[in-house]
Amino acid sequence: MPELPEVETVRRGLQEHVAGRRMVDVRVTGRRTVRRLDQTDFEIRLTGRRVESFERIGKFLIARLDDGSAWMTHLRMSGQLLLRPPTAELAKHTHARVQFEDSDVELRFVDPRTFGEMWITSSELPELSHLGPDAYDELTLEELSERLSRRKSGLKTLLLDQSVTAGLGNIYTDEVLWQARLRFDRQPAQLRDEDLLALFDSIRVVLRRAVEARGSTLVDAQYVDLFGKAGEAQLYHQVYDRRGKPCSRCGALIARTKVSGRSTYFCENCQI
DNA sequence: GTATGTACCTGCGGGC
DNA sequence: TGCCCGCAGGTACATA
Repeated sequence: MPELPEVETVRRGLQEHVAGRRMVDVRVTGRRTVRRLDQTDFEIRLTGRRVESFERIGKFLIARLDDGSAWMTHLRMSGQLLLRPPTAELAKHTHARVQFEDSDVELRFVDPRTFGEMWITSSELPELSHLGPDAYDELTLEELSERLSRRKSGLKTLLLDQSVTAGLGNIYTDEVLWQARLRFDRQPAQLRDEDLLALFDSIRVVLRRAVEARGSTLVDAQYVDLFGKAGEAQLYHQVYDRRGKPCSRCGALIARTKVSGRSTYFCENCQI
């Protein structure tokens, strides 16, 4: 599932291979891919525009265009962005194609579960105003402390809340909490200063390692990079999808439960 | 303001 | 072998 490290990997690839180019043909075929505005309007507004840069806030991918607008993409559960030669066979569930000037590859949006979406918005990105600081490059210890204070939910629920910090999803939340030795149901009011510092440090460590490893590709292989290559961050996973396997830190077996409807993996012994 | 539950959707795996 | 059902999960929205 694309979370911050996966989206950042895609962003870096787009910035390297596509930024600076003009879009000469935009075609959307997915019924649900563009749902915040008219599909034809979306195609017309993108065609002829030059992408100045690719940015990312949380799990949102932002293409800054030369007319001041922004082309937004969220991959949600199963969305993929792929660069392929225009003549290459279309993968099943290909919902959009974008051809660029002077490029031998086109960008394709593939999304089996169709939760992913694209839209166009103003440069101020009003749809993202509710997001907390980006977990990779904006979050500070003071801001994390402030945004957790007065909240009474468990840490997992709060870390999944994009208004606390943007970018963490189900996989990396579990990994962060394991790294910090904190249980999913600990409440902010119970945290000592050193616990909060451990949590903050763990967010940085886990996300940086995952970005360096170019994201996580799990068994279902929902995520691959722009050229279809798998990431390697799953090699560093300590708890996610490891139910019944020994904790690498203490040897106890990794347990699984449900939190906010999400599968949650943790060590019952060394996460307190 | 905060917390919780649900809908959206398709592919896959387990059970029969 | 084939069918059916439940599960997986990010976000927006409704409800408490």
